[in-house]
Amino acid sequence: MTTLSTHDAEERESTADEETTAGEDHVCPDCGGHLTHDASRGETVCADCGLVVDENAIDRGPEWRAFDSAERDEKSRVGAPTTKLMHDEGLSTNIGWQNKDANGNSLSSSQREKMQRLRTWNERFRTRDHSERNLKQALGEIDRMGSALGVPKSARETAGVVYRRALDEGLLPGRSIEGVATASLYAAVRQTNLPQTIDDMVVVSRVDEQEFTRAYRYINRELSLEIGPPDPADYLSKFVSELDASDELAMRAHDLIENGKAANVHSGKSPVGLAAAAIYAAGLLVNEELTQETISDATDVSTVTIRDRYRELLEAEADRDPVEASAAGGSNASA
DNA sequence: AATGGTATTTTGCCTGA
DNA sequence: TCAGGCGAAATACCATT
Repeated sequence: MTTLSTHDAEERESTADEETTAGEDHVCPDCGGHLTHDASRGETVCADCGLVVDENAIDRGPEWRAFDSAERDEKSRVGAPTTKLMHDEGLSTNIGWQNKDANGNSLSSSQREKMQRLRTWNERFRTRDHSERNLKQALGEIDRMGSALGVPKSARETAGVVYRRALDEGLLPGRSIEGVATASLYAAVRQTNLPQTIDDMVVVSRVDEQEFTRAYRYINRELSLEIGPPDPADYLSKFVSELDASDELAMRAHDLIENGKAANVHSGKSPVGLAAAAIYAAGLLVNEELTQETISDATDVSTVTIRDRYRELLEAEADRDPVEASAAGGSNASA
């Protein structure tokens, strides 16, 4: 056990070293370019494409202490953001309690012995409360992903609450911890109207989009979170800053979206696409030359979709508000 | 060079066996 | 749980300004 603790110390040192030199194997998730760390701004940005990967680099620490009280568990360093130690899915593995293999056949005596040893360890984990460990790993993941995406701490805590509810309601069995953790974070992001998209989540999550969206829909329904589809306006500020557009354009785009929503042009359509189209349309209105392709690159929406949506937006605008006033009073008679 | 339009393929969601 | 229908979006390609 002494060897273990020295190992621990070494790990700690190397981790601290990496933090000061800003970066392990960091590669830009967008373009694959090299990442540089700006300590004064606390940002990790891609030198090639300018993508901000991590805006608050200092808060790599575990946040899950707010959720459980067992101090001894802190020493176990479970769920800490030093994720390379946990890249295997070992922690989500469970040992069955029957002496059967996956096909239901009985095990040989030597295998039974092996399983007994494993159960001994499993028992130790269990006495430390299985679900606490589950929770801790999930919260560590939520925090890791959240900080990589620049999600504020308050929203990350909301995500933790969502996850804990899912755990309490027994929604976990049959689902991966990672998937539900990602789903919880996304639910919190949606609930607080933050601009992170599903695509953003997939970049930092270890589960694929299908698994995570499935888990998201499931917990959304089962927990009655009643989170509707994203509001296109949520994405505006993010895209506007990415495109270096003016505040005036942002306001026009917002107006267009509000008008569009009133005219119901957004039902069943991609909110991201609508936001992209609103920016393009607003660019025309305020004479800022933003090409469809530029916006397409920044928003991951095709130019075709931008065309279709912005046309609908302008039609709705013409129908409803022929006067070019930015009147907020949107009382209207539909059709 | 950018936009507008169209045909085709891909993709995800829903529904019904 | 799965296949298939369906609409939206992407992709490819061409026309227009």
